[in-house]
Amino acid sequence: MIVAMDKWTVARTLDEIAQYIELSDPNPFRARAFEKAARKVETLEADLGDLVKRGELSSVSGIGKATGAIIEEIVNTGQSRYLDELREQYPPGIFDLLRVPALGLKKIGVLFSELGVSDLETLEQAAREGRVAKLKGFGAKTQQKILEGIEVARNRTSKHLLTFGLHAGETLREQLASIDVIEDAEVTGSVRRRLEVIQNVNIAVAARDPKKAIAAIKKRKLLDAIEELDENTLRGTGREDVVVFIHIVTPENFGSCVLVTTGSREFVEGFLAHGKLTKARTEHDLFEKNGIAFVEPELREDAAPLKKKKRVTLIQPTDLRGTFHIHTTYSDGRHSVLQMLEEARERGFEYAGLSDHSQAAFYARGLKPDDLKRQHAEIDRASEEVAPLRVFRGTEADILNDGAIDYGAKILSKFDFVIASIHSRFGMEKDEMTDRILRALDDPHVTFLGHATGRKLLVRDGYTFEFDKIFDRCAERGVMIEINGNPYRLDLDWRHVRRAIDRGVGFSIHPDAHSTREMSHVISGTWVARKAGLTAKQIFNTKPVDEVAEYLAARRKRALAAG
DNA sequence: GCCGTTTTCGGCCCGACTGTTTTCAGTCG
Repeated sequence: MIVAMDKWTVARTLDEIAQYIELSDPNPFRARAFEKAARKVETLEADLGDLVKRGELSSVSGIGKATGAIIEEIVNTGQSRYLDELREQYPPGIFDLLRVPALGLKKIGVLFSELGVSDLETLEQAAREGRVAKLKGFGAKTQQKILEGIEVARNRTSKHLLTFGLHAGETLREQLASIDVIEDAEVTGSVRRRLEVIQNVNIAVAARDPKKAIAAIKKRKLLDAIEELDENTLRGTGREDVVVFIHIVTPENFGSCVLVTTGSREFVEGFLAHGKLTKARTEHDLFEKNGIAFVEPELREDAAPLKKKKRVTLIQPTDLRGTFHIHTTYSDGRHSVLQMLEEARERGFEYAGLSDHSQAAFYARGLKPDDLKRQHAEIDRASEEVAPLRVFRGTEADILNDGAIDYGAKILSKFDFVIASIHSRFGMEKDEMTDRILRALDDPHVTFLGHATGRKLLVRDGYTFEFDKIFDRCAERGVMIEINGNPYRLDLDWRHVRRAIDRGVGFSIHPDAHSTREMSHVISGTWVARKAGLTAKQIFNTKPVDEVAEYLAARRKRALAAG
């Protein structure tokens, strides 16, 4: 029987092979060839199974004899013997070492073959004994960096991205809710508060007989290493070793349980200063009985919101009428102009702004002026097909090292909007970086400041600059800051969004989508906006299409007049 | 490993930075 392997699985397999090759093969282009084939497979318009059946795989540019044979095998059998062989040659957790900053696949390959390093523990031992510094291409400084990096990696492995916690929590919640002795279940804790990085997952469960519920949960084996902490609490570990707490109470105590396990501690203490944990089936009932206006979970990092007399209506994903910052195959996106626009239309958007990388972003295949002409023609054609969706032509232009915007005024004036982003020289000194961004904000073509700090959660901190100076200049120049909804970025941080709003800065929620699937990052973007306490009115892309078009046109006119 | 042709080999998006080196390799974006 033919196993219908989807192209994503095939691409993942090719990527994994590429990683193994890079560990051992001195020729970097061999690994790259596999990566290239993976990207090709992903963006294939034709059905992969059909191509294999008709023997037309090798007609695809980038797929040759070797990669073609592997793809064919995966499509037909669901696996690759070549990958299996590679896996056998290395310890299973070898790629976990990539979490150590300064370690790439080349160094990991050497550490493994020369010292037998297979995980963080063996790496630490080798470094402490000074064996790493003696390796060719390594030295005392690298060894020290590795030791520091191990700590960073350890710290990161105990933490998880919110998107992971949310998915893990919701999956578990559904499984728990389907158990017959369980009446209700809700994900609480820092996941419910939508904190960007979480340490554990909490779930509140309501059951008439908690003892029976605990027995049923244990029997289902939904978690590993499950243990009873007390008569109401289970602890276990889920995927990727995430620690999960399940709190089981009777239905009349469910409201209190949800409130207390959602936290934060400061908020709960503040609540108890004003009210009591009376019997209540829902959290809303509990607030009502205490005469306290409901506080959205996202706002519960401290007790301050308890003082509000009325519940605040925060922005919701459905408030968004369109978005900007969408990449296509013209730069480093995986889907075509038309595919991305169709996705926007299917999401019910009234408008979508395309913005591929500018020429300075080599590594992301940034567009040269000639490519822009081709792309603009293609956008025009695609726009007709996706009507009534309104399409805006933009760019994600690099902020160059001196703060100038890539392309220059003549080309920038051709776009409906410009997202200015930093993609190079992250390590600049604070003052220099501040000046660099300030100068960028002075360019009248700039509409949005993209991923303002450049952070990648659990991977790297953002670059440093003087926030207030940047916020004030944004407000002064009318440059909006994007809330980048990529779950790895969530940049600008919600704490800073609050600060910037107070200084009069405008915000817009963008997916930074590199595929149709990533258009959903607008939803993670609303996590940040909600956590910052924003209402729909405070976000640019909740405005109707006419208003947005008018604003962009007026801004463009001003830029033209400015020169 | 793949491609293309000036067709069976040579090149394969680039640049800053760092640490290892004395001319370059690995990492990161």
